[in-house]
Amino acid sequence: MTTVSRATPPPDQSDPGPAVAELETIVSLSKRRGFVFPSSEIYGGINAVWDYGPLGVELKNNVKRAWWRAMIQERDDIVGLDAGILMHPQVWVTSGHVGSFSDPLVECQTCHRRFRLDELPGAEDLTATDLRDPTVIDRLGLICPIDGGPLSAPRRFNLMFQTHMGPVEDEGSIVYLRPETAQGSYVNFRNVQQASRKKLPFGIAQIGKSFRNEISPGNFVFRMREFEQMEMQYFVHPEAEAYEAFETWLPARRAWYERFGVTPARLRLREHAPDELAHYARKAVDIEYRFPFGWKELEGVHNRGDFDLSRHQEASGQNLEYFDPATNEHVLPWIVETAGGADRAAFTFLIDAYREEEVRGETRVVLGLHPDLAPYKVAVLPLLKKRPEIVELCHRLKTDLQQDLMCVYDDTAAIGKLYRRQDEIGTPWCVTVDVDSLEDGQVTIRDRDAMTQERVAVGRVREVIQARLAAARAA
RNA sequence: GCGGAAGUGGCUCAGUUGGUAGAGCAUCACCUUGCCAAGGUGAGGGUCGCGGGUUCGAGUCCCGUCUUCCGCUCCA
Repeated sequence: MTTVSRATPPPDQSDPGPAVAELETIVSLSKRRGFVFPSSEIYGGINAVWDYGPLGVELKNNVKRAWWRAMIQERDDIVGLDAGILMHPQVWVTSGHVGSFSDPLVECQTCHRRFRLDELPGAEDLTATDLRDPTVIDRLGLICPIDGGPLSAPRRFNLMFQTHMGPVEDEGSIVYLRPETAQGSYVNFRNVQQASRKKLPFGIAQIGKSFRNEISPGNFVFRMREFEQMEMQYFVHPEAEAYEAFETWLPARRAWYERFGVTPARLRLREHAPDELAHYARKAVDIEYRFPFGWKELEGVHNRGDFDLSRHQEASGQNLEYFDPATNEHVLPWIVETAGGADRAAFTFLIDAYREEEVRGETRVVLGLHPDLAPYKVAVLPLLKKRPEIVELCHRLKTDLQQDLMCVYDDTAAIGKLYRRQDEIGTPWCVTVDVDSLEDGQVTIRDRDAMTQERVAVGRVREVIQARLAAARAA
């Protein structure tokens, strides 16, 4: 495989799609309310790394939990896995990540094409030292083979972060921080299949951190150097079953985003052109979201054929075939992959939920987050904090609710302002205790979206909230 | 990586020809009010991204650096 870059057509941006909140609005809200902070900010920040604050970590955990639930809990044919970030270095040689991304590359200054230095005419016999020598271009008088333009000094272009394992830092101790979780599922295919006794077709799902030295990170948490993936590898009989599975998974994944509130019109599919396909892919379709900076990939669904298992089988010398008891045949499964990002998903749910409304001439900021994703499910609020009995009842309520719901108590402002605060962070329900509550034992449950109020007996609040949560989940 | 722009309290910004920093919102306390961002009083919070230089004196000028944004480039 060559590293000379293909001209990957960017997503078609001619259709702007429905407007979405400005990026600055979301960045500002995230910082102010504690969803996302720039990493290491007191030292000036570090590029392309972001930290999740108190509300952000709740949101992201909820996103991951919702995905895990849909992928594993609600299905019989997919099991989970949590492979290590550090893997045997040979994994990345086999996968192609080392071979294609650690080459010395030179770039033509005029046409900007990139070439492997050791493939240029006149440079075939260079030593490893030469390949790192910044003066080698001038010394050998190398020029661009296409248009004869001047070439840049060779640069090592590797998207993988490296570190060393063991006490000695030499060439032999290099290990990589994984650039994707998928390889963990491939190299564990046999272990998982035997331990779980799953029959084809079945899937292995993983959520975990990956690391890429992106050339152009940016756009908030959209492209980070450290990020979290939610990937599922579906192993099927070759070959027809792979195409069938692809057609099932693609709409299923799109529907998942819609189920948790993403505006359908802000989602679309984009199939990769044949010359655009990654080396492993038979077919690839991106689920794109209409971000403030254009249509961008939210998740990819790929038919990887038997590329991964056959490569690992060859390189490891281990038999990775599956024995099908129905047909008494050994087959090398094909893989259909759904590859999404937890950060991108959380960001998408966050920005898509943002809306501003006019209420009595004032602007009301609302995060219309799906209740399953909202950081807090309930806020417990006193109408007056003067009366100690009211505050006491609030705390009793919260103690009851927090057994299985994230909730928060706030009494530092008038009730209208307390509601607005919760609106802005997406809390679906507020429970308000007033003077009457002390007499009739009832409290007010206020709904974020409908702004309706309902009186409920104190003892039934938890079950009512749970019922509403279940209803939202089922919708 | 290249070109352009910008970094001032938590957020959004002002800061005149260089003279040791302000506003609104937010936060906190108290008073008042009591079901959708009411009002009053007060308080905390900034070595103006970082480092160096010019100057009697730098948020203001110069250099470097980091970060962010926009456009290219790149993007398994």
